[in-house]
Amino acid sequence: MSKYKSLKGMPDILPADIPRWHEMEKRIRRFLSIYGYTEIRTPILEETELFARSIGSSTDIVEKEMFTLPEVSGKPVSLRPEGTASVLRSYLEHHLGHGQDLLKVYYLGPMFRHERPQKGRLRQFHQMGIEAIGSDHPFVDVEVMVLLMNLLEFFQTPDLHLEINSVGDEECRPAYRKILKDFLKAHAQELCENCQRRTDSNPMRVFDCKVPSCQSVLEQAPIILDHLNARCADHLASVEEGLRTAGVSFTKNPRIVRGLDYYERTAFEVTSGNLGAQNAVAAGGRYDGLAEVMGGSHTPAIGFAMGLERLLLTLGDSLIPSLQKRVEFVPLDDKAQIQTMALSMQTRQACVRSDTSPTIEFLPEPKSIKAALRRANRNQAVAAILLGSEEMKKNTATVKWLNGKDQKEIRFEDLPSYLSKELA
RNA sequence: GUGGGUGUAGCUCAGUUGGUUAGAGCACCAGGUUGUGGCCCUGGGGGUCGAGGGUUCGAAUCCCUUCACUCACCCCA
Repeated sequence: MSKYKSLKGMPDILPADIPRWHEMEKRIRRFLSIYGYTEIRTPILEETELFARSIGSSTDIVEKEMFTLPEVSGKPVSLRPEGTASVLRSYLEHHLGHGQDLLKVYYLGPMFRHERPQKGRLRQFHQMGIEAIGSDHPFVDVEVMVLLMNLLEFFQTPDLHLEINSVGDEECRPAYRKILKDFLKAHAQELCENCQRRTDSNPMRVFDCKVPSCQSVLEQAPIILDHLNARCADHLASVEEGLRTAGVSFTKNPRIVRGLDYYERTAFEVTSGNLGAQNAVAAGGRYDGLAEVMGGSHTPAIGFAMGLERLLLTLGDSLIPSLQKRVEFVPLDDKAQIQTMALSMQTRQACVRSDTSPTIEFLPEPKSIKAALRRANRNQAVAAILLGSEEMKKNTATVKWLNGKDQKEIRFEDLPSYLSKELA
C-alpha cells in the first residue's frame, strides 16, 4: 500500500479497462471520419477568462467547479471544464474557417470539474464532442443530431431518447425570461427555496427542479416555445422537419435548459439507461453568438459533447473488444532460458515485419510443463512455445496449440516465420 | 456544500447477544508418480478487521472522533 492515493473523483483507468476504452475510441474515430470530421487537440489548460466569458460567469461550472491555478505567464489559468470554448478559440486564432464554409472537427479527451463525485460524475472525466462551425443552416443542426443518434445506435446504446428545444436568441429570450420571472414571482409561495432563489438569478433553470410542488406550478408556466420570435420559430420548425425526414425520433421538451450560457436557439439532450441520476449521455446546442463574445466576427456554430464514462456505463458488457491472439514462450528448465528468449524476440520481429499483431509473451522463469500450459490456457493464449532439454538436443521448439491437441516440433530457424504465418 | 449507505485477504463478501490462534468463495503457488492445459481433489502463502482514541478481564463486534469509498441532492457529459 502506498501512502498516496489518486485524488477524489480522479480514478486510474487500469490496464484491465483499457481494451474497452480503445475499442470505444476506435469506433468513434472510424465513425467520425466517415462523417467528414477530423480531430483537433487543444491544450487542457487555458486562460481562466476564456472559460468564464464563454460558459458564463454566473454558471455553476465557472463559479465553483473549475480547477484554477493562480497564475501562469501572468494570467490565471484553469483546467478545461468542457471543450467548445477551446475549439472556437483555436478556430478564431488560426483562421480555420478560411477557404471553407463549414469546419467540422471533433475532440476527445479529459475534462475537469470540481464536483462531488457520484455515479456517472467524476472530477476528471472524458468527453468526445464535435463542432460544426460556420453555418447557421437548420440542416446543419439536423446533421449534427442525426450523427449523434447514429453514433449511439452504432454502439447499440440501450434506451435512447433525444429531446430538443429552442432556447431562443438574444432578442426573444430576454423577453421570455421576464414573462417567466413575473409568473414565478406570482407563485413564489408555492415554490421551494431553491426555485425562489433561482427566480432572480436564472429563472429558466427552475424547469430542472425535481420537487413535486414546483413541478405542478411549472405545468402552468409559460413556455419558451410560445414566445420565440419568427426567426427562432422558423429555425426550429426546419430542424423538426429535417429530423422527421431523417427518420430520427425525438420529443420536443421546452424544459431543456442547458447549463452553459452560450447556447441559443437549438438545444438538445440525449438520455440513456443504466446511468442513475446522471442520465444524460450527450448534449449540445447552437452557439452562434460565442465567436463575438471572444472578439471574433459573427460565426454561427453548433456542436455536442458526450460523456465517455457514461457511454461505457450504458453499454456495460455489451461493448466487447476484439481480442488479440496471444502466444507464450516458456522455458522448461534453466538451460533453455536464453534460447527461449532469443526465439521470442525473433518471432516478435517477424510479426512486426509481416504486419501481424499477436501478443508474444516471454516468461523468463522456467515452469513445469503443467504450470506453463495451465498458465497459457488461463491467459487465453492460442499457443504455448515450450523449450526443455529434449528440444535443446534436437534444436526444435514444441509449439502446443491450445484450441485442440495439436502439437508441432519446429526447428529453431523456422519458428519465427512459421508463427508469423500461423498467427496472421 | 448537504444528506444516506459502506469500510474485514489481491477481488466479492460471511462473522451469530462482545469470548480462544478472524473465515468462505474466486484468484495465486505447489502437488495428485518420470514432460502436457481446461474439470476435479489435496495442501500452502497472504489480513496492524480503514485510522485514532475510549469502555471492558476481553472489541472486527459497543461509544466518540477522523479518513476513504459510494449513492442521492445540487449541477451536469
